[in-house]
Amino acid sequence: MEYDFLEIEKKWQCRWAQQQTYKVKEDASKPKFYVLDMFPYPSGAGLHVGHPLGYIASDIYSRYKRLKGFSVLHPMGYDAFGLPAEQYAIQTGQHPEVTTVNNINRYRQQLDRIGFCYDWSREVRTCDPTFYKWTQWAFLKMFDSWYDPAANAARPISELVKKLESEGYEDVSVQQWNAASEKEKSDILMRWRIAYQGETSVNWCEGLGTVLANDEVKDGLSVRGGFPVEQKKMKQWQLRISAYAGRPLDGLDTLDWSDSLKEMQRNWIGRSQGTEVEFDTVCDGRHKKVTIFTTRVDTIFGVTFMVLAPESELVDELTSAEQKQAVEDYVREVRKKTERERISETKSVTGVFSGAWGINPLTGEKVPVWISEYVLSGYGTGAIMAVPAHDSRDYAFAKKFNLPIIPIIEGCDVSESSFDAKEGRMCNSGFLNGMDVRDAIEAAKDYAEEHGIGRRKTNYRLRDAIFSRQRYWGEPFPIYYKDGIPTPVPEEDLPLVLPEMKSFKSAGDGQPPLAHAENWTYKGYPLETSTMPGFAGSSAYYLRYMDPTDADALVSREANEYWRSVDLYVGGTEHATGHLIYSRFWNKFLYDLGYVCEDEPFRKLVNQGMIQGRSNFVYRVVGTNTFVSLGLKDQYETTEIHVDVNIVHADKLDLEAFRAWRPEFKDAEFILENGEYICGWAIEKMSKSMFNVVNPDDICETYGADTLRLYEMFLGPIEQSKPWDTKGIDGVHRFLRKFWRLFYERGQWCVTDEPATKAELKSLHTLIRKEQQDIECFSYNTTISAFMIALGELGECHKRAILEPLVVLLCPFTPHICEELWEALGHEGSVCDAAFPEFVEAYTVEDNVTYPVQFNGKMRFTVDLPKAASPAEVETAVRALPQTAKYTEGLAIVKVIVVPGRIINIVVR
RNA sequence: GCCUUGGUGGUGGAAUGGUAGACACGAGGGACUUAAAAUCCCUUGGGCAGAAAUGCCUGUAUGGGUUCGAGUCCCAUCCGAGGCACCA
Repeated sequence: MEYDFLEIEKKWQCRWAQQQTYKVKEDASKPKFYVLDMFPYPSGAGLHVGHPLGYIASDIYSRYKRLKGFSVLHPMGYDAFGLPAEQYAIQTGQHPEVTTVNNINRYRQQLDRIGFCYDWSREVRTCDPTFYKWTQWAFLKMFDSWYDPAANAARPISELVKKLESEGYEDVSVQQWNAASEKEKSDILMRWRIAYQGETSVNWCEGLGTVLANDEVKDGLSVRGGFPVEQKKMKQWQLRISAYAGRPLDGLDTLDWSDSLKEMQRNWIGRSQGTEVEFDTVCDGRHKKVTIFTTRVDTIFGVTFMVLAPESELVDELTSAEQKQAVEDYVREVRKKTERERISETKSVTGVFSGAWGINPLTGEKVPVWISEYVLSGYGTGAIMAVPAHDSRDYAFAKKFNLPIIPIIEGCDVSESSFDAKEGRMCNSGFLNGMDVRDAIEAAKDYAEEHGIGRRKTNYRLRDAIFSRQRYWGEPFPIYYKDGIPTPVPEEDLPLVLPEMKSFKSAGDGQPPLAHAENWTYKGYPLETSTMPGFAGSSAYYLRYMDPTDADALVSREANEYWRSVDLYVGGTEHATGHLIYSRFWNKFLYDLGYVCEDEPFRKLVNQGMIQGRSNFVYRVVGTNTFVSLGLKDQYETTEIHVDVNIVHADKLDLEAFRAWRPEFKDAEFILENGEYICGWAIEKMSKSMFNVVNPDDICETYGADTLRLYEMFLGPIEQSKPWDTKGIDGVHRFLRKFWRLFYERGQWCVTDEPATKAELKSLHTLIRKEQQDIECFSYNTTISAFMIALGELGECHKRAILEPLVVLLCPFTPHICEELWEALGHEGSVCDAAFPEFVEAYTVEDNVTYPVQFNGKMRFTVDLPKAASPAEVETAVRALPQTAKYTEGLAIVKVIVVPGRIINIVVR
């Protein structure tokens, strides 16, 4: 039999599906392991070879864990709500559901062809009502909860109501509460609900006709579509994730994630511990207390002015009659600017004097109050004290408007720039004089608190997540408006199914498509017309896989207590500040209310790198239809043209295929070098427009899925981004053929029952150890190298005793060929159910051994000699050393490394 | 500007502080073939010496340092990638 990968792969993929080889159940007799891929958004373009990289890695890990005796949950599904399907629907009139289902089917075909061990009986789709029922359910729970800072956890809103009725809460007294109307009570509770509706400054994207979350905007443009985004005040549904900021931040320490990813989340959450300080202000004779936030109270003696955000409510009160006109003009100008314009003008400094004066609570000095867009209304209190000597932004402002700059650290030079470092000795600072800056920071905080000037305060950069989208293709909110009061649709009436519609366009009036749906009402009351954002459906999908068909709960207690949380999550870094934050928040919320048993959803996270494309170029001589090979192109004036990488092999152009590629190249002429046309190349993003997209289906067709899997892993470390280059694939393909030939010599079965030699066992067990170590740290490329080395060492070994374990070792990587050989070896079941071969150290002991010889604590020499060497020979060797080494004095520990016959190194410690 | 990474042959990449370049691709040479494919063998960082076996020098972005010994650890510089960017 020859290695007919097409036949073999088809056969086993069918058999796996028939026999449900990868179906998994909660099995109390086995330890569990949950391996998860970030589920894909099924786009119309299908998969290219870059997409499955992470899936292959997790598949190998899942299969490995299964061999190791774990019950492995490894599911897959689709993140199916989203903008592209809807945009496409607007253009073509096709219902997004139709295109989504088509795309999903295409994805499924492509995935199946690669031979993944997903338990497809657990598939989820976020756009399926049986799934989004639970997204809506979670929203209702959030609507019905508040964040209790005393418990540092979410609690049912009924507890807050009780508090309000009996003792009041914060600025709401019992009397106020009891006197409030239904509508007023609803408004009061909105201030604390986890899912709440509130007026806020949002990222409005006119091009998409919807608002966007912060992570959906980059450089002032929408991530999807690249339309400009501006700031707008709007009433929107939001999730109070800012209430949780501290917990996800502290929780990071317990997670096995990469440092860079944790750092990204830390920056995104952005904790800063500082002080709120009250400044008295005077404006046209009126006094007003203004609270500012600073992390550097120690610099308070250097305050020379104050700044308010233009959007701050204080602006009106602190504007003098004289400055009124100037201030109004300025605020109007700022408001007109889009986010993008603000960013592009980072270097320009703008502002206006308000006419008010602040009084430094420590010095009693009067400082002017300014208004500038460099202070943000959404952070801190929207007001700051400015210390130009020690803050670069204040410095730029002071220079521009000629405000005084007072240094308060000895010897620092502020003639060119501010001195932001937290080092040096304080001066010009009253009681702080002479202190080290680091000590002064704490001392100043204590002083402010003791003297009632201010209090310690922790602020977070993290904002609440805007949760409504003015779109059609998303989860409807289970909320209706009863006399204008947002009211939840009862749980038993979920799911609230998206209504059928003919047009998905937003009418342009800021009204979402659902506003134009017929009968979009509940019990005669109007329903909420916006829908939930993309991250809603992806925030808890990993929980649903545990128990995907449960009609009574998102996940049953039993299933949740067995699978608990994701042990290994594989996906791209692009979700660092979106999905991975929302999911952690969502999970913590469900944890607080006792619906799940783990506080963190993803224990270990591996970020796979991007697979870049490798583009090829041909060089057309200007004004002709003649193409010149790379090596000769400098002799002509040429234009570089992208050429389809699929008609280029090892950078050599297939001339006939090129002529057939496009009509305009039908009569192309070539100037060759050594009879060949060599193409140029570059590493670029894999995309259709660069003609560098490689389809996994094509690779499976020519080389087989096993080769594809092996090659993707052989390219390099998972975490690294690397270019795809098909030309290297022959190496791993050859390896598989060679492996096959150990079983079938010239097509004849040739496995024997001879006992293995010592050398063969050594090769095998070295490989077992290597694979165990490497898979645990995702170093698959080195494991594959180890396989190649082992095969080289084994030579023409046809012994069952060696080959059988080899099949098991290799099967996580290349399951099809291994199943086939496993069956040929006479086994009934799937190789997936084999046991991972036991590693026996005794087989691998080196012939050379290291003898540490300690003379006396000071220096150590180790002698590495043939294992056969007698103690006397070792001693002779060591005794010979101190005379030759530099360190002959005193007593020593010596390490000598001897490669058979030759001393190569002496170590003295 | 800040944070996080990384810089090793023609290419992808290996190296618990201990023979740098494993493994693979590509390239060159050879064997088997009428021929091709397939397969197998040899060479392959650079330089020098030698008829040859082989030997020597040099080499991991740059410059310093620690160490008997540095691709690996420390300091500075340069370059690339990713993230954040008026967050007080």
